[in-house]
Amino acid sequence: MKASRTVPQAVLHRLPRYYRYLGDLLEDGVERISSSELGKRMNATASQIRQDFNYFGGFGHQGYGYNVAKLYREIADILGISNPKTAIILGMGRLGTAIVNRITFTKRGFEVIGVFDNDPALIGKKIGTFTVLDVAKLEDFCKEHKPVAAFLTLPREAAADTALKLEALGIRGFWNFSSGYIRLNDPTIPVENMHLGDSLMTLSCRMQEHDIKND
Amino acid sequence: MKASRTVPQAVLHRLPRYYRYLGDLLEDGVERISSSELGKRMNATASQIRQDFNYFGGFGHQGYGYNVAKLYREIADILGISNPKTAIILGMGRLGTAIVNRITFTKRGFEVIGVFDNDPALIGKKIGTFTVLDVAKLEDFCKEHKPVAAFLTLPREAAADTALKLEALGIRGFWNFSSGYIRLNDPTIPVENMHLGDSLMTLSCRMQEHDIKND
DNA sequence: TAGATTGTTAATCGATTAACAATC
DNA sequence: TAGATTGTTAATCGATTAACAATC
Repeated sequence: MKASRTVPQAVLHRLPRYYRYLGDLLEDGVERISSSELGKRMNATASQIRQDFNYFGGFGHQGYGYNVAKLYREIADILGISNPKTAIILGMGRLGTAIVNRITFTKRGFEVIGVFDNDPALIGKKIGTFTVLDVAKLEDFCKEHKPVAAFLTLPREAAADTALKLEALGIRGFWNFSSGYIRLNDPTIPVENMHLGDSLMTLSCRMQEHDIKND
Repeated sequence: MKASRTVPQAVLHRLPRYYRYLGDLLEDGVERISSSELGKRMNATASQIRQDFNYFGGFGHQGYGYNVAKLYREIADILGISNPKTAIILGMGRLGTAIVNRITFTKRGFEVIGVFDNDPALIGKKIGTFTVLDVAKLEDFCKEHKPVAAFLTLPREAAADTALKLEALGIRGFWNFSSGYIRLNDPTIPVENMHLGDSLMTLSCRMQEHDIKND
């Protein structure tokens, strides 16, 4: 199925969630599921689920529902899980380390092939299965191994410059944890932001709306 | 201004970003800014910015623009920055530690008053300015100090149960880093999710749409 | 005053939900 | 076949953009 190109933003952001739920169902040995049943579990309307699943080519059967395994594979394909993209991590401080220890990259569509830092205390250190490389060797590394994605777990000041440098070195996708916004020369290059501070402020705002106060 | 109640979802999620940009302008000594100028910098339409700023009560002046300092304070109020909410952190592994070291909670509307873990190797350890407490003491702690928010940096399995327990103990806002989705008894309690895995899959999908492949 | 820029209404666009005929 | 459930079209809802009169 090549319909992925037409998947609208709103649907795209629901895909990982569908993927997770279907994975759970699969583990539980569920073979088929209807849009209404899945909707109940996921807190969504059956209509939306059918609409969404149709953007990538109607895999249901009338009177039956959806085959969980088939749908799961289908979404995995659209997400690009089985097509791992080479990635490097910039910044192996506590956050970079936490991420390496927490996430199975291959289950999310990536293969990490190098991790970098500029801190002499970290360079050469073993973190998980990776040895921290000197950021001075970044250029040579990129020329040799041609990674396509970069995960930025560095401080705000460093992130913007590093991103531009990486763009020049051929990086075509960014996962950004720094609080700054990244502006590249090519605005079509995808940048996924994990803005911790923004998320926390959103929570603060929502709690305030609910008139939640300390005693 | 009490208009915050009417701010729609879409606007709410843009507020932290406005806040950051205005903070930068303030630091640069910019006194006033027009919606078109801000739009140019933030990659948004002037129309949207005016529309957004109006949801919380029109602070601009015709022919002049917006006073940066005034607007900044206004947004801070809506976000609840100056009204710190007491919070506890559950899970002081690498991720919890990274967050404590990275985020200035008071600048984001929270005051962390306790951090917990169940790992004997961590309990009693000093992390930043906090001493890790035994999760066995959670109940007593909550009864005594009545925190209103909880940050969940624990593994998936533990998160759902812990959240329910915390809801019963009076927690009224969750910042969730675990990959699972949290279902509370009261569905109006705000839960802000930081789903690292989902974000990474979204990046994978977007890169795939751009036909980005490894060489 | 004239120019600039807001506040606000109307038009457009996109996303969600409802409805129901098609069909397994 | 009858019942269930999809695929798909139409209706609704919300969010974005355009336009322009109000006014500093």
